[in-house]
This record gives sequence, C-alpha cells and structure tokens, in this order.
Amino acid sequence: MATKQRGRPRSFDRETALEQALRTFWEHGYEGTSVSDLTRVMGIGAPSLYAAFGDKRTLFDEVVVRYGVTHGAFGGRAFDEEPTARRGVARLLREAAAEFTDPDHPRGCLVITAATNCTTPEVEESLRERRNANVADIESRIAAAVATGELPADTDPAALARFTAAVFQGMSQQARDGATREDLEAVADLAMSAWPEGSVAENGD
Amino acid sequence: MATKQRGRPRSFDRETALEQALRTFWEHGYEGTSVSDLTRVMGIGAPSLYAAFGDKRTLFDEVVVRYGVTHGAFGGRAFDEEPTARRGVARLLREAAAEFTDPDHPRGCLVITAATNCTTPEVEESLRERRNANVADIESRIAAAVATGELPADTDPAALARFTAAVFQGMSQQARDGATREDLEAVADLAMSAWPEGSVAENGD
DNA sequence: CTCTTTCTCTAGTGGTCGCTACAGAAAGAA
DNA sequence: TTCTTTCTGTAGCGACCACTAGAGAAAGAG
Repeated sequence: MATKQRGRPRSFDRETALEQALRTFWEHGYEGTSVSDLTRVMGIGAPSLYAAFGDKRTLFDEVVVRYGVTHGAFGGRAFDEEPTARRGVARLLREAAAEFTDPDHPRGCLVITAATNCTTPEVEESLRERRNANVADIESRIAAAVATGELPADTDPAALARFTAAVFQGMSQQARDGATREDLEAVADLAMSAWPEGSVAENGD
Repeated sequence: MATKQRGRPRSFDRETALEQALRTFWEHGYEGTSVSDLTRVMGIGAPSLYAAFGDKRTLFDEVVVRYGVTHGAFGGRAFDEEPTARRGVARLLREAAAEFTDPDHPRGCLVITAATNCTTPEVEESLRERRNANVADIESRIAAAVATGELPADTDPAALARFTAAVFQGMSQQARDGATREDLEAVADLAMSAWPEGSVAENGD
C-alpha cells in the first residue's frame, strides 16, 4: 500500500466533498441533482468529480452506503442495542422522529425519498431493494421475538413488520411535508399502541 | 356556447388522452415523464398537446384534478358515506389497500409519489399542499367526532390525523415496493387497532 | 367554389443533461 | 534539472429537454 502518492495531490477533501454530495442527493434526489449541482456544492470541477468518484451513479451508490453507516445507522443500532423487539422498534421510530426533522440536514430518509420517480430503473431498484431488506430485517427480528415467547404466538411478524415500515416511511414523508419532531413522536407512540401486549408501562426510558 | 365548432376537428379524444397522461405521470412522476413520453402514450404530436392542454405543468395540474375526482376520490367518499370518523378512516385505509395495488393502473397514490424529487418547486409545493389539506381534513373530521362524544375527550385529533396520514402514505410507498393488497389490508387493520375505543368488534361490514 | 377557423405535421429553437479530450499545473523520482 | 505521475480547468461533445414557428389539412360559412 502506497502511503506516498506520486502525482499532483488532490485539491479537496474527499470525505467532505462526498458528504456535500450526500446532502444534495438527500435534498433533491438522484435525478433532481445534476452533475453541475454536485460540482458546485462540492467545490470542484467535473473532471475532478469523475476522477475521484466515477460517474454520477457510482457516486450515488457510494453516497447511499455512506448514508447507511452515518445518518441512517440509527435503525440498525436500535435493534442491536435494545433487548426486545418491541423496544427496538419503539426506539427506531422515536429516533426517526428526531432524525427526520433534524435542522442540521435535509428532512426525511434518503433511501425512501431520493429515487422515487427515477428514470434510471437500476437506481430506483437499488433503493427499493434496500427498503425491502429493511422490512425483512424487522420481520425476522419480530419472528425471533415470537419464537422466544417475547411476543404472543398469534403475532403475524410479516404484517407487524410491514406496518412498522409503513409508519416509518410515512413519517419520512410527513417530515418532508413539514411535520415537527413532536408531531412525529406522537405518530411513533400511536404506532406502538398497535403492538401486541401493548402495555403503556413498557416504554420506560 | 358553440355546440358546432368551426375549424378542423380534433383527431383524438381529449378525455382518453388525458387519462393516458394521468397514467404516465402516475407511474413515472412529473419530471420522470417527458413531453415526448406524453405525446407517444397519448398518440398525438407535440403541437396538438400544447394546443389542447397548455404546457406540461398545466397538463399536470389538470391531471391532478382529474385524479382527485376519479382514482383518488375514494378518500372523500369514505368520509362522506360512513357514519363515524372511525369507520371513515377504516374504510379509507381498506380501500387504499385495494386501490394502491389495483393491477389496472399504476401502484400507490399519484399525489404522494408524482412530485417527490421535483426540480420545479411549484409542482412539488402544489402536491404537498394537497397532502397537507388531506391531513387537515382528517383532523377536522376527528375533532368533530371528539366534540360529539363519538371519540374520547382526551383524543388528540392532530396526532391521530397525522398518524392516519403517515400510515396512508406509507401504504402507498409499500405498494410501490411490491406489497400485495392483503399485505396492505393487514397494515390498515393494525393501524386501526391504535385508535381509541379500539374494540375489535366495531369493524363489521 | 372561396374564405375563415382550427387542428396536425415537420422541423427546428435554445437550453441543459451527463460526460470527456486536452493542455497545463503540481507533486515525487532520478 | 528532467521525467513521470496525477490532478485541475477550459471548453465542448452528442443527446435529450420543454417548447414552437410555419405550412398544410380538414372542417363549417358564405
């Protein structure tokens, strides 16, 4: 591995430029963001962008990965760190309410909004697969909770996961439409009241 | 009013062409649909389109109005024809499950999906206002139900309306991502179980 | 028939899209 | 210094965008 690079050094910070691209794609979506938009917010010329990130689609793919391990990582953390499926989902939705309305970055979820009406089918498909993978993750987490008896045996994991995902995606849309954090927290709480063994006392942090 | 028109008659049916434009906007969104896409599916040339419908934005506005009184009219009907707010919302969500997955037309809701990442701010704003007006409608319906004692006095109409809208919009997204009618009906039923005075027996049609 | 009106068709407008050829600039290597 | 490597800036590529000028076609009015 070459620690010393040979030619002319890059005149910009790659991570910073990538984050700027992420914000722009997040705000305006894949097709709503032009390469000249990107070069402007990244502060570089088009040839530098293509040399550092490949073409627009490759850059977007990298942006999506980055989003998944940064702004969008709270979902995975909620499930990893909470002891029960119920608490995991409750935290997922509560944190989504805060994240989707954080004034420090664009509203809603990039994976949900950035490729909705996309002329490039591969891009739309890639985000759709990511969303459906998230639904499947939630479902398997719920199914595991049913298996251990944490949730009632008559619980339908697929339906409950689909419901959770729908609320999550609806919250993203609501955030885009101007809902406040408090608005979305109320939505999250109402969603949790639809869960089985829905004792109000359990959500106690 | 001139029943007899003077010049060369139009070579296409305006309503049919409008419906074709509606389907295309519904499927691919405002910016994802080009004027040449429209002329192709409508079976007419560009000058005919501009003469009959104005520019692309004007045509889209007319499409949105048409959607509201045709495919998207079930929401208003649900509230007009059901005796209680709860039954109105339950019917809204059940019919949305069917409508959003109907194989006879594109999936999901045009008002929700057709201008998500839109470069033209007026178009995005116009649909956003329409969505927020729907939330306000649901809220006032719920507030009226609280006032008459139909719903408990401690019900938060704004929160319950926002929750309903989020589920509705999430169902549209889920339909786009491949959920079946049965999937969405399960989501609708779960959403209704979050409602106050949530007796399972009430939904009896 | 001719005249007027309205639509349709061909062909093209200027503008923006994603992307790149090419020459020069800035670094290490020799 | 000179050579090689890599990045940067200008300038422009063909393709598509929304949109339209202008000529001809199809109807009623006279």
